[in-house]
Amino acid sequence: VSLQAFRETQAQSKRSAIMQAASRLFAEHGFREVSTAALAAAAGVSTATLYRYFPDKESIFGAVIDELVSDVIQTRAVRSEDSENRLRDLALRYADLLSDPLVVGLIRAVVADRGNSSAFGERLETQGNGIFEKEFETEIRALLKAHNSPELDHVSQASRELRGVLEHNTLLPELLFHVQPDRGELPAMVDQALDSWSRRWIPSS
Amino acid sequence: VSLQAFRETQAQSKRSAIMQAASRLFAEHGFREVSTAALAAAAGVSTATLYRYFPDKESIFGAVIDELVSDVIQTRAVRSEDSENRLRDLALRYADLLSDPLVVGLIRAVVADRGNSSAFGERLETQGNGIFEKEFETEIRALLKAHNSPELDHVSQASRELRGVLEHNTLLPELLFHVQPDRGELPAMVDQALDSWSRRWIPSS
DNA sequence: TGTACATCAGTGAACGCGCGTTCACTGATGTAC
DNA sequence: TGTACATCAGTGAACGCGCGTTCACTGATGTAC
Repeated sequence: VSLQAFRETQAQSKRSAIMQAASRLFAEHGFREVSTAALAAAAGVSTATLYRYFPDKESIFGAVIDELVSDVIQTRAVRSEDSENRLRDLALRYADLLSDPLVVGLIRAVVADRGNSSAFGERLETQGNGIFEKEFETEIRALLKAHNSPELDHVSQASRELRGVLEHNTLLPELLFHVQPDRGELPAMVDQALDSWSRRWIPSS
Repeated sequence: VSLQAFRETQAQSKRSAIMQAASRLFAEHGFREVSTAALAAAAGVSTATLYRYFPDKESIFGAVIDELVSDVIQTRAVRSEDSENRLRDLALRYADLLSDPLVVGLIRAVVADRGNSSAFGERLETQGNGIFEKEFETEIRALLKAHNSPELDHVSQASRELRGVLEHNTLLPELLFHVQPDRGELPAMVDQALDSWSRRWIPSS
C-alpha cells in the first residue's frame, strides 16, 4: 500500500507540475502557440510523459480551465457585516480577478480558440460569469431594500451598470490592448465607481 | 495605357476578392485556423496567387484589419441637431458596431494572436477605441454644459460608465460566450442605458 | 495581314518545417521464494 | 540473504500530417515589324 501511495503522490506532483507550467504558458502565449515540447520542458518532463497523465494536449488546457474556475468559485470571499461593504468587497474581488494577468491570459486563450474551446467557454459562462451575476444581483437587491429604494425592479440594470464600468476599466483594456492596470489603484477605482453608482441607485436621504 | 488600366482593374478585383474572403473567414474561424488553401479556395484563386498580391499570410490579415478600421473611422455617422440625440446616435452606433458578428470576429482574431498581432492591437486601440473615447467625451461634455451640470469635472467617469454598460451588453457576451445579441433590440437597450445614465448625470430640473 | 516575341496574371505540384502523438525501450523499485 | 522476475514512471527518437511558401511552368493578351 505504501508503494502505491508513494507512486500516487509522485504522480500527483508530476501532474500538478504539468498543470502549473501549462497554466502559465497558455496564459502567456495562448493554446496553439505553446508546443508540447515547450510545455514538457517547462514542466521538467518529456513530451511522452505528458501523455501518461493526459490523453491529449487539449485535455491539459481543459484541466487548467477547470482548476481556474473551481478556484474562483471557492474564493467566495470573506464578507463584511453591513451590506454596503459586502457590495464593495464583491466589486473589488471582481475587479481584482479581471486584472489578474493569469486569469486574463487564460480568458484570452479560451476566447482565441473557437471550435474546441466552446466547451470551455460554456464553463466560463455558467460558472464564472453566471455566479458573479447572481452574487451582484443578490447584494444589490439587499442594499436597495435596506435603503427603501423605489428601484427594486431594476436590480439587473443596476448590476449591469456596475459590472460594466468595472469591466471597462480592467478586463477590456487588458484583453484587447494588453494594457495592464496598476493593481494598487484598484481600490480607488472601485470606490470611485461605487460612489458614482450609488448616486444613481441609493436614495440620498 | 488601356492594357495597363485593364490589368490594374483585374488585379484590384482579385485583391479585393481575396480580402473579402479573408475578412469573412478570419472573422468566423480566426487567423490560425484558416489555411491558405481554404482562403484561396474561398477567394477563387490558387494559393500561389495569394502571394502575388500579399507578401505573406499575415499581411492579408493586416490589410483586413486596416480596412475595417478605416471603414469605422469613415462612418462618423449622421448627426442630429440637438445634443441629446447626438449622444444617443453615438451610443447606438457604438452598440451596433460591437454587435456586428464580422467586427467582433475580427476583434477576437486580433485578441487571439499575441506576438504578431500586437501591431494590429495598437491600431485597434488608437484608431478604434481612441476615437470613440474622444467622441463620447466630446458629446457628453456638450450635453453636461447644456444642462449646467455641476459634474463637468467628471466627464471621463461619465463616459466610462456609459460605454461600460454598452460593452457589457454587446461585445463582452459575444466575445467571451458567443452569445449573439438580437440587434433589433439594440435601440431599446441603448435607450434604457441612456435613460438610467441620464438620471445620474443630467440635472432633473 | 502574319509571325515572332514580350509581358504577366495565374497555377499545380513540390518543398521544408514544426508539431502532436506514439513506440520501443530503460531503469529504478518492488516481490516471490 | 540472494536471485530471478514483475511493475511501472519516464523517455529519446521517430512517425505522419498539415501548413505556409516557392518554383517552374502555362496561356492569354498584347507589340514590333
